[in-house]
Amino acid sequence: MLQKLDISLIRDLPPFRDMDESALRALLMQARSQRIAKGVHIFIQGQPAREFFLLLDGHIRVVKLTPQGDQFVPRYISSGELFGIAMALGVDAYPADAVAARDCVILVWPNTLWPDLVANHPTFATNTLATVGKRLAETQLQLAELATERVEQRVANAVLKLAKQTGKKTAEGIVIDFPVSRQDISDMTGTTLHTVSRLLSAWETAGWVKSGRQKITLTDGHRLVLIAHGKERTQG
Amino acid sequence: MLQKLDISLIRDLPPFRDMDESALRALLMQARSQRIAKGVHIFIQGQPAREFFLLLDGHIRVVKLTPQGDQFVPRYISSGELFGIAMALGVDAYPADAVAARDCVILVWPNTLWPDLVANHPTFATNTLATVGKRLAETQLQLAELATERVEQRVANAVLKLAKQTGKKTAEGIVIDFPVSRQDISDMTGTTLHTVSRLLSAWETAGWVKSGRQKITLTDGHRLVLIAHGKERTQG
DNA sequence: CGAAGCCTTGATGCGCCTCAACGTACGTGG
DNA sequence: CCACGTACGTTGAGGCGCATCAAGGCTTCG
Repeated sequence: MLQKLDISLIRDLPPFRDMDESALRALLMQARSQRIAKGVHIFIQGQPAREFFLLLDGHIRVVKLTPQGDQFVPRYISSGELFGIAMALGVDAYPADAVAARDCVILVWPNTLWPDLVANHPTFATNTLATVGKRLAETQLQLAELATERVEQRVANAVLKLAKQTGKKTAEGIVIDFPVSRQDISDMTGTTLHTVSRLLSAWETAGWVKSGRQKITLTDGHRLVLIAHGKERTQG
Repeated sequence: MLQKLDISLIRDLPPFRDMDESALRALLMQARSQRIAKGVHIFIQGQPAREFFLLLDGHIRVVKLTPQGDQFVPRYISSGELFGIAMALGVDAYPADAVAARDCVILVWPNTLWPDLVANHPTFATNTLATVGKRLAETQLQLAELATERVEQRVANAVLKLAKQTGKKTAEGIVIDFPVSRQDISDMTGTTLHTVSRLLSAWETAGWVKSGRQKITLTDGHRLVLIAHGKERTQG
């Protein structure tokens, strides 16, 4: 079992900003902390939502399955974010799968706490609203991109987004901090792994990126930005 | 100028559910009601957000402009919905244009009221969160559709959505209640007006719809659902 | 009555999916 | 530790869906 949870874990995270210490302590008392191994599903689309979560460490892939059986990845969750807050959104089932992109640590609360939380802590409600609002804005931006841009731009955007969100500086450039396959990228951009593979190969020979098995390193991010903006095109 | 606003205008709308009458009255005192002619912009993308709005009557088109200059329509707003609540979402500029799809009546409040509103009326905060959450869910669904479905399915979906949202029963079938051009549909689905025109023509000769200038009538909605689900395909 | 906006329909081409085959790294168990 | 199976990646050939280009007809409104 785990040692006592300290409020330093969550005190400085956006969702809990401006909450007083006693409230935070009370909140942590009711939380369960849990380690999730890479590849494990935390919850599944359609499952009744009984708990909500906070990602303390790691990265989580959100996966939506369409009725036709295709899968799509609308976003990745980084540490410090709330997720699985179906209840807050007024639905009683999780709208997507949550899969650990690598080993993760999460906090888990029962949904029954939620009403109290928003009722007694207006700032928490406001913070959550802002979070959900940002996600909505992001999603709408993605929607517009998907509708108007060519595959090449969307893939460049996806890689850049991942690098911005999870990038680590190394000698060679910025490397994405968890395993990403060609398939993962294609699931984010509505294309196929083949097309992603071809693009990454082309960019590698051009010298903008280096990539290997489930690993992508940006060596010339600026160039990728140009491609993302449609101001430069990959040579066949 | 307008007569006094009565709380019956807003009492039964989702955002205000469970608010007490005195609060509603106070809220209305601070509202300005306004008529918007068809085609007029209520606000513009990027403009600083100083007010938020409630649509009392009509339909509003949300239009996003991409940096590259393409436009995209993520959704239509129906009467009874809040919109332009940028402040709630933690951003200080409107993220898209709002254009009256036909003559509309709206209520307008200054943004300065928002903090009080959520602080003093927890149910309002919860309701708003649920609204934004539903929009997020919708948007993500749309994203998945756009990523995985063929144009034909997306156009069918868009038409069905409009019909469900604004459809009026007539002798001929369900007619969409405001002027919709081919261009509008293509802006919702990330295609071109040409393709939409061809599809509607094909569906018309097949007998699923009737359509004319800025007017679409569903005569066999069930068939369209099949197309939307990819279980049936339009003949060339 | 003219102009502008909306719609239709054809011809053409290309971006990207699909299908196919093979190469390569990983990890697992004997 | 090696051998095998599995998952991931690459690259080619071919074709289709849909954008693009083009031209013309039909409303609606000033």
